[in-house]
Amino acid sequence: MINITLPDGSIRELPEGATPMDLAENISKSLAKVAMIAKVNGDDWDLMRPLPGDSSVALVTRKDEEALEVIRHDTAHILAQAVQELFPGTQVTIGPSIEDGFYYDFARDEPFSTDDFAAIEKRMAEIVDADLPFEREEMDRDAAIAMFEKMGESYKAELIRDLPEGETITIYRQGEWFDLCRGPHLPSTGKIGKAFKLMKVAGAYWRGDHRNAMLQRIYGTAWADDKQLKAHLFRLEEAEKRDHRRLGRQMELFHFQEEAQGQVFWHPAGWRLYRTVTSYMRRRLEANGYQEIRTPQLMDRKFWEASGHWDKYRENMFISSIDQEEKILAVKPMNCPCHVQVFNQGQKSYRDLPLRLAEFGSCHRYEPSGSLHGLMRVRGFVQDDAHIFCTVEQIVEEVKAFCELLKSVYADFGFEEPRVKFADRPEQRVGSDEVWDKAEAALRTAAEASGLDFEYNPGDGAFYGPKLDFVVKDAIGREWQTGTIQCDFNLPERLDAHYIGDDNDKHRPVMLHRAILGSLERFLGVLLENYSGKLPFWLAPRQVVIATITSDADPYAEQVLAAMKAAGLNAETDLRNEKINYKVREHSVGKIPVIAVIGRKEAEEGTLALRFLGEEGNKQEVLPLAEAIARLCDDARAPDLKRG
RNA sequence: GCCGGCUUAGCUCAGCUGGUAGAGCACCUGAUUUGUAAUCAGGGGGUCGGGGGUUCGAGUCCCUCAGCCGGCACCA
Repeated sequence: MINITLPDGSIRELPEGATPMDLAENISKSLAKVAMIAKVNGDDWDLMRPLPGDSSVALVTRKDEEALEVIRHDTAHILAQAVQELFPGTQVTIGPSIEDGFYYDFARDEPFSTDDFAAIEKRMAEIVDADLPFEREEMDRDAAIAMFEKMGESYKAELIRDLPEGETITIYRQGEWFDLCRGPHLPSTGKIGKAFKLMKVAGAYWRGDHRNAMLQRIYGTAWADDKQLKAHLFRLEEAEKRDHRRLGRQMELFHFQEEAQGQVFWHPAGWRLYRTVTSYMRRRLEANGYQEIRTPQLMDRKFWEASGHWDKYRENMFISSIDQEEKILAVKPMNCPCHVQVFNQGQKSYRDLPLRLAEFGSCHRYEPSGSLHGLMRVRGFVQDDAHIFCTVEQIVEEVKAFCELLKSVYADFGFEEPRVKFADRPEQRVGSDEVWDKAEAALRTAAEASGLDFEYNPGDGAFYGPKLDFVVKDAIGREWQTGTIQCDFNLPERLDAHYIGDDNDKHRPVMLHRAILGSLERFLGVLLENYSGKLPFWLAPRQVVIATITSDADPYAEQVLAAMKAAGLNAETDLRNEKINYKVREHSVGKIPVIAVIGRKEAEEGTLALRFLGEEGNKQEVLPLAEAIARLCDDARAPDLKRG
């Protein structure tokens, strides 16, 4: 007999060779029905796999979050089986579970098409109906390699070869079909259920390396039940509606065209939003000891050679030449080297440090065509960039002040806390280990002191120093880096920046590269998606539409417009010969935060009926004109100004 | 950059196996003067992404280029 300890501490006795399934049945029939896998001494364990002896066992049921991973992984397996049955000659590679679903990468000459999905899904459903047991089998390494080679599954053979010696090789059988797999799996395919759906096909490099062959990846989503699946599909639809590219068109904010790939044409409303954001940032920076500068767009190639960019970043740089001159100029991809030039003018004393130079720096980078994405990844953009020149001793204080400023700015824009990643020294780096020790410690101390909840991103630092990256998610769950702060000991050296210390000697300053919003373009994209286009009043580029009910009210509407404009509000009139229902709908759809309705009554009484976006039904406030404008002006003040 | 898909009116999209283009919304005109999410009627508008080819005939088939979309890779 073996003793099994349950999560509640109780102990059950089971015969030798008993499985977690036996345990579940021993506890209750209903538990046996919903059990998916087990955790044995903390390890994943198939329900039908004999227990190793005395152990502590927890059963994972269909309701548990962890069950989803197993369902998704199993669904990937039946996808692979279905595909191999329907498309003979297709090689299988890997197929893990991922967020919301799974994928499987196949090697096949003919591309898969979404038109194939119906047939594949049908076959998958048949495999579920067949309720094939998943059977675990351990194999000898060489035998496994030989077997997969013989089957023509060279990718699988390669996978086994690369497994560490001594690792147990297991395969899982489901009927005739089997796959190399670590497990765990459900007892049988019937347990998977049918709450899955194939979503898309995509290319993906074998082992994520662009030098390798391109495989065909089929993505799918899978859930515990139909209700969850439907909810997920609904979420996707909703997410699509808040895509900033769609909102940009609907709200007439910006457009792109192929003659200026990756560069934005900002329309009046969009540019007003842009300016609201930059004005806000300017105030915040000035209040926090930054000085704004402006540096050139084009600099001589020699300059970029000195900075190291020509060597390290050349393929991302736009260059320019002119007929009459030999010189080659490069459009700046970053502002940092230019900022060093400003620092280098005249002599700097330790008393000048920290020196914080800020620029709304226009940069251009030749990004790979496949990576361009609306406002999120562009070739021409503006950074809210700044470089802090300071001493090593000042790093902690400066980073801390930066993190606090960043948090406050994000809060003003209504963001949830961004994900923060702390990236330390990469393989390829410059500078001594002592300096790295110091820089990393300083950055970490400062991040902790600022109360940031960050995760480690080992080895992903810049070649010149460690960094903190701030990452937000877009409507479809893709993550984008916005803010960053990076310690740099390298560029000051290369471009010979120095200051005179209190010892009357020359010293190298440290440079902190930092941005809060990152790329203005990207930030605005994220902002739009975050609010589904329903921007808070202070940011809204179109704040008020004055909508008349009858043309008798037109003169009063003009008067209201003039008063609002004089008060600095972004207001416009809608005097069209349309019903008020029509106007309200159109401007609500257009995400105008406030509709000021004017009928005969308001015109006579000198009032305004204010209707606020998002508030259902007849909820409105009727206020005397002056009061209404005062109220709106109060709402229109940026958060930093409200704080006074 | 790589793989796949897509590109038809200002926008969203129809157009079966080839027979010289349609809808809704928007726009314009007229009627309606209207009280909180679409008033009615009429009208104009398209080199079907560019180029090449097959064919008696191409929006539809083939080639090619570009852009966009989805992934992958990239993001110093």
